[in-house]
Amino acid sequence: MSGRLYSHILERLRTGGLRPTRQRLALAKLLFENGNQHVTAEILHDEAATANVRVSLATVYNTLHQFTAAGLLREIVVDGTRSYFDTNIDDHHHFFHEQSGTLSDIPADHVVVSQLPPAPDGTSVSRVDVVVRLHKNRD
Amino acid sequence: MSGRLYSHILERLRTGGLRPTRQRLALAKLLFENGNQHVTAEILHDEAATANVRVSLATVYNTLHQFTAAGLLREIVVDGTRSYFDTNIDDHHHFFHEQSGTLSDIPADHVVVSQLPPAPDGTSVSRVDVVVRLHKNRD
DNA sequence: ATAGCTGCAAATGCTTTGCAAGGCC
DNA sequence: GGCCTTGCAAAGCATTTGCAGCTAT
Repeated sequence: MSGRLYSHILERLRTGGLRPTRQRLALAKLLFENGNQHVTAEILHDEAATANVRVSLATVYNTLHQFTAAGLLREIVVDGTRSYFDTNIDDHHHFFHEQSGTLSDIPADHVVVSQLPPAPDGTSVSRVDVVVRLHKNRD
Repeated sequence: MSGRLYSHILERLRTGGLRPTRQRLALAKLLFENGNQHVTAEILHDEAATANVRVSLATVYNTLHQFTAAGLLREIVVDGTRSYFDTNIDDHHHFFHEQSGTLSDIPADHVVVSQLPPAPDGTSVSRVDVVVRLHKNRD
């Protein structure tokens, strides 16, 4: 199963014109072999360090953007200060936990957006992002 | 009409515990006497300069946040790199024009979000943001 | 008078970039 | 070998902060 993912990644990288370097493979492994997750560059960099993979932060940034361009990741903006990258690229939306600054998925079929007005002339919809912001209850 | 807005602002500032200083009044005037708009700190700073109002960029940032805390503005994040402040604080959503980096409103009754799952235990929904990203048609 | 504001410049935090050294095909 | 990648450090941006001087009440 890990081999399966591995070759899948290899293929995806090739399609995107990206060489399967040690760093990219290691980061892909961290990203895709642990289920869906939402990471920031810094988090991934730390995970790499923990896994004894030496990768510079600049390379983590580059890799995240390259993977996003290759369709392996989806970039999410909720909090002006950092970018999150989601390993789940299917159509879905997010809960944003304001106090912890973390994200979690909301399955697409649990959110229905209707009566959307048509895109203005000359434009088309590239994506619809729904972010449900959550705060802790005061009790 | 401008007087009406002016006293409305004065009252709002007082409620928020904010002194009606020259800078705050001038910025409020720029923000609220020209219809609804979406501004960044830099845009508002430029508008102030054009209107011959001397305000430092730091003060513009402070003021935007204070107005937001006072409920006069709403902060919107769509583009990781900057924050937008919306003079329309009613419930509504946005179009984000990717190539120009600008926002426009979508009336609330034109977007219906349904079947939203309940907020996780111990949390409540503070806001639901819907951003419809638009790109230019290629033809 | 005095608590709160403002402005400047320096600091911060995330992200990008330039360029020499290293690795993949 | 040649071109793509990496890593480091420096640069870049938007935003925040420290602090001395100013202002509304």
